Amino acid sequence: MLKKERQAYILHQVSLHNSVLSADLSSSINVSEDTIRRDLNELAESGKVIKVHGGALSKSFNSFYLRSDVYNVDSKQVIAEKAVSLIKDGMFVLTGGGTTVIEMARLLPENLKATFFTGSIPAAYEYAQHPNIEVIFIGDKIAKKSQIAVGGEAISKIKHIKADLCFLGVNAIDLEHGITDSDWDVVQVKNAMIEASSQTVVMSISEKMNSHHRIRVCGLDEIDILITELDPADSILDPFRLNGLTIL
Amino acid sequence: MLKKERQAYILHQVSLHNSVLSADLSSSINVSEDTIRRDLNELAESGKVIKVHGGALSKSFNSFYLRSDVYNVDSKQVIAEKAVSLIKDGMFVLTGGGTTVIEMARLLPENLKATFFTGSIPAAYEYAQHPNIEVIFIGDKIAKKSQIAVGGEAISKIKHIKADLCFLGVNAIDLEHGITDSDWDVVQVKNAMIEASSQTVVMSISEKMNSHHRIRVCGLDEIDILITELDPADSILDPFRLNGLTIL
DNA sequence: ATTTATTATGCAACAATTTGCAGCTTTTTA
DNA sequence: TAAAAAGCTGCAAATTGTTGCATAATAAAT
Repeated sequence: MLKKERQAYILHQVSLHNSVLSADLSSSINVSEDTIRRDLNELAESGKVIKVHGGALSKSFNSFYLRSDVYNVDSKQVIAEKAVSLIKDGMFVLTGGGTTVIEMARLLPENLKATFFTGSIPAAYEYAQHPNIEVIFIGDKIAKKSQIAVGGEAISKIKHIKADLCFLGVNAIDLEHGITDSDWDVVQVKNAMIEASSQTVVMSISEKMNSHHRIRVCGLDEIDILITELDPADSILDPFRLNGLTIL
Repeated sequence: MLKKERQAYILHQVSLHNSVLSADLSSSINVSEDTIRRDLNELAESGKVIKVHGGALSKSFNSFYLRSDVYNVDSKQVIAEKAVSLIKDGMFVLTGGGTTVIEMARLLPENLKATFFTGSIPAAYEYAQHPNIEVIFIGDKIAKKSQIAVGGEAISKIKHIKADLCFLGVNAIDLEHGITDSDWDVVQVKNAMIEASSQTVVMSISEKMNSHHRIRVCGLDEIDILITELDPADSILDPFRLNGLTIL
């Protein structure tokens, strides 16, 4: 294998996974780690990757959501981990596009083989980095604020899907109003997604619980699973449990 | 074996395998490595292959993996500036998803009001940042390598559009083969885009001119405008001008 | 057809690049 | 703070490239 080929392979891996480990590269193409390090140094010098201890990171990317800017990342990662455990090989999964969903996308295990439908640009981008996940984008007009496709076209596409799971990050959830949101178009899409899935999983940081917005997405009865960063046994969650929701 | 034959054989091997080792060639046609090296030097000088330590690479090899050639950002910005000048208020614009298109997206003037259709995730993201541009995403299965939607669904959606302009970044263009690419699905989409637009604009850094890939997108006769980073009067562009293309 | 000029090829000596290894330093992690 | 992992440096071996030159092949001219 020529040096250039090797470096091209490395770049490809970086762009695919957003990051690489020297050790992995070394074993997957059978050259010493020294060589990999030297390659990474060259690629870093010419500005194609960012070198870090143990490997390298993709440069161009992460422009969508800089992780550090995301509000409450830690909580969202806890939620994302719980969410990921629900996804099994071969499933059809429908997801919205909040930051919690993005965190989930990043935590999907490498070997998971599943099909993801989404109308969210950042979510689709994350899914597309994954080696074994098939991504179907539900197109339509892009709502700027939320970066997701909204409109009749998207909704009618969603209605033709029959998914196993639907993951929604929500902005407000309480006992009285159920799930509520503030953007009419987005609500229509979320609604269609819930209807198109056998099971609906709602992800919310506890801060957003027991608050409500103006437009109703659905009642609690249409939700199957609620994920928060809290311990499932936390007493704040009791009322939801009593309403028949599974708490993770 | 004549020199010309030998070089033709080398070119064939390169286009077949994307790369060759001097040592392999030397043993398979029984000439000294010196001769092979001299041949490779000539082929490299005339721009037919890229010579590297130990052998040579196909020109198309580059665009295969090295998606983020930071080297050419300058060229691409020159191209993007020229491209932007073609877009007027109220237009319907259809675009692909190469890095040149992304550069163009970033250079769109703030006050431009237009509607952009695309199947490319990064391009859609850039358009969505713009205050006055309406973005319609053409959804379907996302091809991982190129991050664009491909498939029958996307193509049939494109066929329902009647756009004023279509911008395509291309990986290879030459007089003999027209525009060529290496991914079947992507070619289908590009094809549909060309048909759906009144005018087609092709953007290519000069490096990619006079090289070709395996699959044909369209002939030069289906293109209206060619944009490169070169001066429009550059003699390299003469043959294209003679084929009826407008050069910017 | 023979000579001459030009080009192509192979060889050998030397230069440069690439790569893996060993020893040591730095960074990370528990 | 100590062990483990990763990085750096210098070095040696192997591979690849370069250059000058002799020889062979080809084309051109007489």
